[in-house]
Amino acid sequence: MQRTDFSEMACSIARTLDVMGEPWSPLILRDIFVGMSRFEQIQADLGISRKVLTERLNHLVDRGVLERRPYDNRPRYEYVLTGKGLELIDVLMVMVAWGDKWLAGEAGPPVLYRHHACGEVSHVELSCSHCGKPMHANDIDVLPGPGAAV
Amino acid sequence: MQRTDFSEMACSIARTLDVMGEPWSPLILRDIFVGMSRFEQIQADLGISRKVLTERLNHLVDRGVLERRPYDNRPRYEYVLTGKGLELIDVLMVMVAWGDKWLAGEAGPPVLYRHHACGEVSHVELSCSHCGKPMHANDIDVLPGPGAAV
DNA sequence: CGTTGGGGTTCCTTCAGGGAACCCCAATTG
DNA sequence: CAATTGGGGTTCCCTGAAGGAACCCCAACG
Repeated sequence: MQRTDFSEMACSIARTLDVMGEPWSPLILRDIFVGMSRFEQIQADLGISRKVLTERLNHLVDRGVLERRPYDNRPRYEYVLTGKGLELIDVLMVMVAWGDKWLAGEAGPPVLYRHHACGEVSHVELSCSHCGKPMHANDIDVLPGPGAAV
Repeated sequence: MQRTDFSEMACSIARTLDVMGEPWSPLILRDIFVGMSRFEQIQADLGISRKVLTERLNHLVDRGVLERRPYDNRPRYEYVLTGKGLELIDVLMVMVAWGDKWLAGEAGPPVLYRHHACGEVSHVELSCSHCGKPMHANDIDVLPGPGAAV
């Protein structure tokens, strides 16, 4: 957790960071998304400290993006994305698109996405939920909303 | 900076986190995007420690997402987004969409986006760069890419 | 020529991350 | 039926990053 609490800020970026902005959290979500749902798997894959992994998983469960679910008669658990958590993967997909473009270098992107709808390997693009046209930073005006701070 | 270095991982999420994953960095980028380009402004707006703000700004400049530019004959500087940095705002826009949906509560979203192309207040949606149809976590297969680790 | 204001730097304290060791419990093994 | 194994943590210590306040430099300005 950041030392400063972002959750009370009147900003959806800050609030989202409160959920998944701590170090490792996005990578934990990535691992779970690609099917590594168990503590030992994630710990081994990331090389994260067990202590921190425990904290992050609990935090993500608390925030409702993961569900802790027993998978055996023995006390064994796996972590699965909730609906809320699955939608959070959108953020990771955009990070992948940016990282692929700007940081992958000669070797090319480490992973590719194949889109079920068209069968092609492609990447994610931002569009307007209203008109469907591209929608990036320079295509918008930012206005105060109903939940703006006084 | 996270204690563990993410920049060498064969993962575009980890690499992107190396650029903007430290605490405060996304909020600094947000402030600069909405026009608060000077040290004192950002520091006052966020309530961030001056030391940390200095570190973050230098890091973002080093990574090529910000440019430090004099704006006066006096030694005064402002920070502006590069092209690379503007594209990184995509990540924030998706975080806003998620935070607005899942965390805004009764009060509603703190800010609204008006899309220039259609003039409507809306939010960002993920689509496939190839076919244009929606593209979310469940709509893709993840495949190893050319830059995958051995 | 003292003050102000932007843009930092220094210093100290506290707390989070890294890493290793340890623990509990259910099932399997000899 | 004791001993072992393995999943899923918890505890401990050490280091380093975040918070916060004080300080600094320099160019105008009054």
